[in-house]
Amino acid sequence: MQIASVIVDVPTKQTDRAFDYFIPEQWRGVIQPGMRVIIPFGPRNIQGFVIGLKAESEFKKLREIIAPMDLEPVLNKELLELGNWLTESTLCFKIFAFQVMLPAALKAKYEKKVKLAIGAAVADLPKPLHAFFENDVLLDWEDALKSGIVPLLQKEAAKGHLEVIYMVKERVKKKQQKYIRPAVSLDELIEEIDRIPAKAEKQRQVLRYFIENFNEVELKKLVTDVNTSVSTVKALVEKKLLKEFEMEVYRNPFEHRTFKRTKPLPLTEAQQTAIGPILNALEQNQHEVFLLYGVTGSGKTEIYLQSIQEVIEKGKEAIVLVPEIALTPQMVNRFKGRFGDLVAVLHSGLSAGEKYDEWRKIQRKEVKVAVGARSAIFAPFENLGIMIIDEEHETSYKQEEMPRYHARDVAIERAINHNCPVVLGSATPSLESFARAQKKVYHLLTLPNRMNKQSLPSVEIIDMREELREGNRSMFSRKLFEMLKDRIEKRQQSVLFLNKRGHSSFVMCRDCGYVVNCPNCDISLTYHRVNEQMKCHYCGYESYVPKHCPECNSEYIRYFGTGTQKVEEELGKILPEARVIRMDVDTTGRKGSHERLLTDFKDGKADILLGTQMIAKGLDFPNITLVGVLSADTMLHLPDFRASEKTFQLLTQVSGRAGRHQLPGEVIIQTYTPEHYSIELAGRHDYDLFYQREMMIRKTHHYPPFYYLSLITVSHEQLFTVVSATEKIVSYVRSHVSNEAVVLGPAASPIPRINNRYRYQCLIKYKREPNIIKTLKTILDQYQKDTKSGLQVSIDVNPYILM
DNA sequence: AGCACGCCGACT
DNA sequence: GTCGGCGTGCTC
Repeated sequence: MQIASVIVDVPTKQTDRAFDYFIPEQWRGVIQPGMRVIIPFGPRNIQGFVIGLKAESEFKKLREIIAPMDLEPVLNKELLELGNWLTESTLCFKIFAFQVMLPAALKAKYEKKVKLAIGAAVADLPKPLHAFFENDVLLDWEDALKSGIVPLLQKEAAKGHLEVIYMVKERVKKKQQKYIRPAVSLDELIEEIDRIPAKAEKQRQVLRYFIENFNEVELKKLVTDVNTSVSTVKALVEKKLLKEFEMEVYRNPFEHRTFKRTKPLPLTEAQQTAIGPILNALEQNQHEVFLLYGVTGSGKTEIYLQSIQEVIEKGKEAIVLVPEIALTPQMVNRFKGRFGDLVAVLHSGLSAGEKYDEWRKIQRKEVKVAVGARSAIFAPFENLGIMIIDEEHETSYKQEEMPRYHARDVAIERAINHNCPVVLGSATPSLESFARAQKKVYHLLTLPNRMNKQSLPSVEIIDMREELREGNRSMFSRKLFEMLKDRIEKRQQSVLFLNKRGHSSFVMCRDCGYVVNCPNCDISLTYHRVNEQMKCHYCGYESYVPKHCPECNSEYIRYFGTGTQKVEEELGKILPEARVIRMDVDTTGRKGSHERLLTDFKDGKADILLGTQMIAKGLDFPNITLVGVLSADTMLHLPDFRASEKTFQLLTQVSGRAGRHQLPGEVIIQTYTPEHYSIELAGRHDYDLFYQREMMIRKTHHYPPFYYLSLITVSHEQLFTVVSATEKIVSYVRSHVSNEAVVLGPAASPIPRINNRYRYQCLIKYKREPNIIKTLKTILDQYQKDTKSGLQVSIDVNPYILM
C-alpha cells in the first residue's frame, strides 16, 4: 500500500480523475484516504485529496507525495463516499465535491517564490538583483512582476543561480496561546520558594499561585491574577521551575455573549402528537423523512430541540440547517441556550478562522450539535442521530454554483447512511415536499395552531388599482397610511416589507393589473429596455410591449420596480414623526449591524422597521402589531414557475411576524392583483387550498413536482456558435430521452449575455429517465473536453433558478 | 488552472 | 538573425 490515488486541486475536465503518487517511506502508514497532501503536479506543487491507497499502479513513473497536510483525515469514509455521490448526482468535478464539504480555511493557497539556488551566492547575481536576495530572502513572484525583473530572474534561473519554488500554504493558522505550568513537583516548588531572593517578592507570589493551584494556566491570566509582568514569569521559566508551552485555542465568536440556559418546555398536545413518530424513529434507528408542517408560531423549534435532546442522550449527533438569512442571534440563542457548549455554529458572519474552529470542534467530537446554513449539512459527524432542515421551502438550500447540490438531498443521502431521521420543517412547505408527504414518501406531521391559542393575524388585501383610480398615486394605500399613524399614536410597532427584486421587470397594466404572459409557458414575459421588447426566458417567445392594455385598453401599461430607499424618503414626507429603521443589503453590510438594527428596533428606538427579504424571517417581537407588504406583486411576475409559490410563502412568512404575543396583529397586503390565488389564499392562511391550485398548474405545465427538470446552459462569444451548439445538444437530448420527456429550446437564457458571451439554454422536463444523468454526462464530456472551441456547457440538475 | 513547447511577425 | 506573441496539450 505505498501508492496513493489523489484528486488534484485543478478543476478541469482533463484533471477530473485520480492521479497516482508514490508514498515515501517516512509517510507510509501515516497517509490515509481523506487526507490532504502536497503533491508535485507538472512544474508546480499543489494540494490534493487522497481518495485511496493501493499496492500497484498502471502508471509506471510515479512521482512522490511531498508531504501530508493533515495529521488525520479531514474527510472520513462516509464523506469521501458522499463526495462521489455529489459528483455523480450534480455532475461536478470531484475536487469541488470535496472542497465544498470543508471549511474555506482548508482550501490551499499557492505562492510562487524565487530563491537563491543551493550552492549559489548573491555575488553570482547581477548587481540589480542583489538587494532582492540578501539574507536568503524568498522573493515573491508577484513582487518580481511589479519590479519588472522577471527576464533577469529567468536568465539567472537558467544559469542555475536561482530556483523557482511553488509553495502550498494553509489559509488559516490554528490560534495558539501561551500557557505556563509547573516544571517540577509540588513538593519541589514548596522547597524552591524559600530559595527565591528576598527582593524577588513577585516571583514568590507567582510560585505561591502555582502551589495553591498546581495546574496549567494561560500566561495572560496568570499575569493579571498575580498582578505581575511577563518578565517575572519568564525569570521563573529560566530557572526551570515553570515551563512555557503553547496550546491551540478556539476563536470564540460568542466571547462577549452569555446564553441564558433554558429547560425543555412542556409540549402542547399537538406538539406531543407530532414529536411521537420522530422519537420513535430515533428509538428504532430508522431512516425516515418527516415533514413537519406547522403554522408560524406553532412551536416547531421546541420539537427540534427536544428531538435533539433525545439524540444527544443516545450519544449521537445532530445537524440543524437554518436559512442563512434567518441565522440570527435569536435563533442561535435558542440552541446555545438549550445545549450550551455542545453547539457549533457555522454561518457566513464568522471569519474564516472562526468557521474553521467551529468545524474543528465538530471534527474533534467536542460538540454534539451543528447549527448552520446550507453547507453545515456536511458537518463531519460520524454518528448522526438526526438532521433537521428548518424553513425547508427556502431556495437558499440549493447552491447555485458547482457543486449545485440541494441540502435536502444531501441530508437524505447522509441519513440513509446513518439510519437516522430527517425532519423538514415549514409553515409553507415546498410543493415538492408536500407532494411527497401526500404520497407517503415523507411522513407528514402537522401543527395546525399557534401556541397559546393566539389566532393568526387578520389580513386585509388592498387593491392598489382602486387606490390609483381614486387619485392616490403614492405607494401607500390610505388604509395602510391610517394604520401606520394609528400604531405610532398607540406606541406600537410596524414592519413594512418591500420586495426589491424589481430589476428584471415585468410589464403590467396599472389600471386592471393585467400582466403580459407567454402564450406557451404561462410565465410572465420579461421586459427588455433594448428595443422595447418582452421575452420569454423559457421558450424564447418574443413580443413588443403593447401600447394599450389588451384587457382594458388603458394606456397606463408599463414596467415595474421600486426600492427601499425610495420608500424611506416617501415615508419621511407623509409621516415625518415616524422613526424608521431601514434594513437591506446597504444598511446591514458591516458585521454585527444586522444584530444592532434589530436590537434597536426591539428596544423601541423606532416605530417602523422597513426592509427586504431579510426581515421576513425569525422576527419575534411582542410589540409588532402591524405588518405591511407594499407590493405583493413584485415577486409574482418574475419569470419563474415557482413565482406563485414564492409569493405565497413570503406573504405567509411576513404575516407571521405580527401579533405573536399578547397584542393581536394585523396585516395589510397591497397588490395590483388581489384576485391572484397566491395572494388571496395567503391572506386567508389557506395553504391546503393553495397547494391544490398550484399543483393543478404545475401538472398542466409539466413542472415539478410532477416532472423533474434539468437545465443545460451553453455559452460562447459568437451568437451563431451558441445557437448551433445548443441545437445540436437539444437534438441529442431528444434522441436520448423517452417521449414522456419534454425538451425545450434552444432559447436565450434570461441573462442572454454575460462577459460578452452569449448564453442559450435547453430545459428538459422528465418523469422517469433512468439514463438522464448518463446522457447529460456524455454531453458534458463532449464539450468540456475540447477547450479550443471556446464553448462552455454547464448543467444544473434540478435547477431552482432557470438562468 | 498554470506552464512549457512551438511556430510565425517586428525589432536590435 | 533573435525576442516574444499566444495557440495547443499535459500534468501521476
